[in-house]
Amino acid sequence: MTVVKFEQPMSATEAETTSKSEVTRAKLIDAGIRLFSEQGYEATSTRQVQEAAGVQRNLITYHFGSKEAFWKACMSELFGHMTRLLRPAIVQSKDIEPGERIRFLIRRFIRASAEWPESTRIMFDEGRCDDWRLEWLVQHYVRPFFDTVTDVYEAGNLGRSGLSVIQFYYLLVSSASVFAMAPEYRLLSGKDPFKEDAIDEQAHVMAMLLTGGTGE
Amino acid sequence: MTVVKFEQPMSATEAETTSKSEVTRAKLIDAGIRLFSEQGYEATSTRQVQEAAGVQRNLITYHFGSKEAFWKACMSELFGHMTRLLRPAIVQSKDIEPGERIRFLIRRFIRASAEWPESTRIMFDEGRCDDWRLEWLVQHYVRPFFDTVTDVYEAGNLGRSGLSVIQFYYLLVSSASVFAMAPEYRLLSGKDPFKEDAIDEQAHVMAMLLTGGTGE
DNA sequence: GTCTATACCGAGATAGAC
DNA sequence: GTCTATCTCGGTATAGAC
Repeated sequence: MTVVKFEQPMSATEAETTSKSEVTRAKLIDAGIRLFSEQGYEATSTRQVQEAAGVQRNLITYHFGSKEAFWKACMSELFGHMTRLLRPAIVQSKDIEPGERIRFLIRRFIRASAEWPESTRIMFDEGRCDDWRLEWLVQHYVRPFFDTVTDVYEAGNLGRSGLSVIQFYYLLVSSASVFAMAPEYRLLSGKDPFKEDAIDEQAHVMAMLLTGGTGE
Repeated sequence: MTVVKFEQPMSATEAETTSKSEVTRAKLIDAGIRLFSEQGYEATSTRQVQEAAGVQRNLITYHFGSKEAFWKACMSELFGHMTRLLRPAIVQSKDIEPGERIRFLIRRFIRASAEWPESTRIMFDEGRCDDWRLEWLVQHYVRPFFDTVTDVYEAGNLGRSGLSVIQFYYLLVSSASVFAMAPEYRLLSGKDPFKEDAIDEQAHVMAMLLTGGTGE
């Protein structure tokens, strides 16, 4: 019965990959990333994810085995997006003058955090409680990222800025709170933190603040 | 049967108030503040709160009527603590030179956030999703606090710092992420963010950064 | 392979026993 | 007033129908 496959039109993004199963997995993961990051793990039910993804019930168990395994798949996908945005910037900027390079990378991180506010939401959510999810995130994503930040911090000779590396790291990450807490931000300011110029302003201000420089 | 009251020793803090009912309420609210802030609203069950408080089942319904009303009581208590720490500082510092006053108030806010990391955890948690809890928090606490920060920001003539008031506000609040995310912080750095000198360092660094000054 | 039915558990809230 | 039993609902996971 592989004939029905040709009867169902595919979007361009789905064309190359296997059709049926992977499309369902992708729909579930997209919905999972959004709901886990907005509501947290416990508050998000698998039924809710499946309804948001527009798929049948029990397909999470079917494709991923359990809610826990599904969450890990969502996190791998989410932080994979962040890594794909940031790793090339880190590698390709190695030749730039250290002070300017660190401002460049700060701006890149802010823009990546605006593109994936889910990553900051997850960290704000899971960083509070020492459980299996924090352990998993630290091992697979936070620790490697912190080590990278440490490398850049030391290469940029930022010790003289008055910020320790751990202070630098937490200020950088939590400066993305304007994106992570967008609903509150909109209520307070009446503005949209995801507008291009708001993102750019946040990126430049943080690059300036964290290096004691002038932004660009 | 008011005699039993005298057979049960009371702590100094309980002495003045009515004994039985108010003590139970206080125990429940203490546990509720901690669990709501660590796990979020949906992920925290009333049974869990009651067990953590060491009281009988169904006493939350009995004393507060519902989980929702109990949450609001917890939030009023939590942000009441913050207000009692900060309002006197704001009032009494009105005579200080504006630039120095704002650094003083930043340090006070950081120290208050270290004393009540639950407040930052709640904001990180509830700021992500536009529901009845965010609406309630903004109306009762966030909006008044943001207005106060705006007043201080304008009185201190901080517009020249390159930070808009909304950027200033979110950097200030989320600089308490080192306390809110203490479990992750400990895993990453091996240090305790609640040590007195760590709190002081964070307070001075933020006072310096947010005003472009030298910290003190 | 896909979908339905259901088991089993724990949630919040209520009613009734003492 | 205090505690227990229970109701109803919704959660994850499993087994079985097609």
